[in-house]
Amino acid sequence: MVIYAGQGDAARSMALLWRSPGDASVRTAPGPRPELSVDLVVRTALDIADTEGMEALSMRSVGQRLGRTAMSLYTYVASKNELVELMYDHAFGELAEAAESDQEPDWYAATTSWATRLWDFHLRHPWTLEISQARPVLGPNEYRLFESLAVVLHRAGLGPTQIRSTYGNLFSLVRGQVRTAAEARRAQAVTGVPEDEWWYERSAQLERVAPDFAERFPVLTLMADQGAFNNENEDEPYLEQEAWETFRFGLDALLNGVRSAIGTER
Amino acid sequence: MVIYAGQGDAARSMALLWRSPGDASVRTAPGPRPELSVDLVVRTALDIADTEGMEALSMRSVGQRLGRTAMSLYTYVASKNELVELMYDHAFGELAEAAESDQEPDWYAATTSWATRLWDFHLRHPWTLEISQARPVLGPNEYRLFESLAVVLHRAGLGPTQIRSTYGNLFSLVRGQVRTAAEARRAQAVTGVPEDEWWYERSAQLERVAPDFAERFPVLTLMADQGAFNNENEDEPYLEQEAWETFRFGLDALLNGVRSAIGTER
DNA sequence: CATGATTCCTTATGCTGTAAACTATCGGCT
DNA sequence: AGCCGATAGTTTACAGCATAAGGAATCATG
Repeated sequence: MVIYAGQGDAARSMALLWRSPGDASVRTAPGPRPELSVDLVVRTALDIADTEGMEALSMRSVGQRLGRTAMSLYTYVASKNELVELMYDHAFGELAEAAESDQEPDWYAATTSWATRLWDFHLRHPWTLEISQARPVLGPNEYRLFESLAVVLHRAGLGPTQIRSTYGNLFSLVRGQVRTAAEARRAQAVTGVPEDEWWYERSAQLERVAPDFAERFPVLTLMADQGAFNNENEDEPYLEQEAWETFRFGLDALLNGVRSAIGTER
Repeated sequence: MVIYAGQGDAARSMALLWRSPGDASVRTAPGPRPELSVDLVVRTALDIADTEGMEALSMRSVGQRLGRTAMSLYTYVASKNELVELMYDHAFGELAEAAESDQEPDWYAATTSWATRLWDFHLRHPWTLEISQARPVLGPNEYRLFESLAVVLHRAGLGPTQIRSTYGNLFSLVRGQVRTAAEARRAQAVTGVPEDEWWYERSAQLERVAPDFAERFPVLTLMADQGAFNNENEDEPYLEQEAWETFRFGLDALLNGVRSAIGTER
């Protein structure tokens, strides 16, 4: 299921996303009083997605954890889509909190740790990688996260469009590589086959099936001979380490480029 | 469904991926001769994914187009997963072709057009964005694409690890933003609501639900006032244009960073 | 000409989100 | 006090998914 924000009743889900914490305090409606709450449903769903993965998240599985049927959840949440939007914003809360309390004065260092927190966040909640960034979930916590970076970049002297672009590209760099890291981690957990074993088996098959590899791909072969695809730290899982290094390289390159763009807009 | 490459019989799918085009020419097996072929099944599936989207791709839908039942496809392909791997590599063929015939001498320009082709490719085949990069599909065409960039960056003087990292980050930048562009395009096609209308409605709702927005998010408000989120070219769909600009900004920043890293490895 | 491999079909299983109709509960009104 | 109607939660049902299992038709080879 691809999640587009706001497929259903937009006004309804926006109100839910932005509702103040003290809402639903006084209740004078007729009918049996609800035994669950939106928050409880969201937190339960979030826990399932975190621990068992997004494909284990179904209305039935959430209901089961709460001792309810799948259909009973629809009194709290209009659709699975809306539930996922609420989960997404809820999860972002912890990240926004941390970003706002960062006091690092240097913009480069501040941005680096901002991006690193985003990396860690996605490793903790890999299901967030499946949520579309087009027509995004317009919840308060992503705005808080955006604002916290915008403050830093604005002080550094970047123009509005540059801030927007930097934000977008930081998201791209993080999400692109962390997806590799997260899926590597998960694939290992699910299949039980460690990374290096998988790669070893694959390269053996590759040799068998493409004996002319070295002639067809001379530069890649050269790179391999020079150790570009070797695991230097034996203790860490290979792909995860490689993804992290790749990300760090890209982050530094991007931020250097951003530095030289300071003052060129407006 | 999340696609991990090589869940099934790895040897089998590798052989299928790397088979030479002239395979299956002579046939002397008993039993009714097959009326379809792996290639035909793959091309049909690819056409469905391109025109109707990945969620319209099912074994039933492919079978229907070919006048067969879903189950009959399993004589050509071991699983839906394997089918998708074959589709992915097949689609990459056109891209590898173009990349190999590019003669641009300047590495910066060559890399820019390499990345631009990757952008256009993903817009033409947005379903490729749903395929995991961890434990990747080890087909010949992605290697061709990698090699074509590696040749350029190797000549430019980058070290092996730098080449690998640059490749990975270019993929991140392209895939991150083009996903926004592709989903914006698709969401508009599916829902019929144009981008600007959607955003307009959303900001109205945002004002209603968060009247204190300007105080909570002063820098974002400032950016909006300075036109950071406005559509400058009225003819182009907004989000698509914004995604493209963001990508170009990130690409230039990254390549500038890469340039200054030349010669620092090995 | 029979054998056995191979293609393709039908049927069935266990998932998914959610529409529809129903029962049980309880606040506010007469 | 007692009823009305809104609300929470249930059961049942539907259309769709990948694919396991088993059977029928086809055809090169012994």
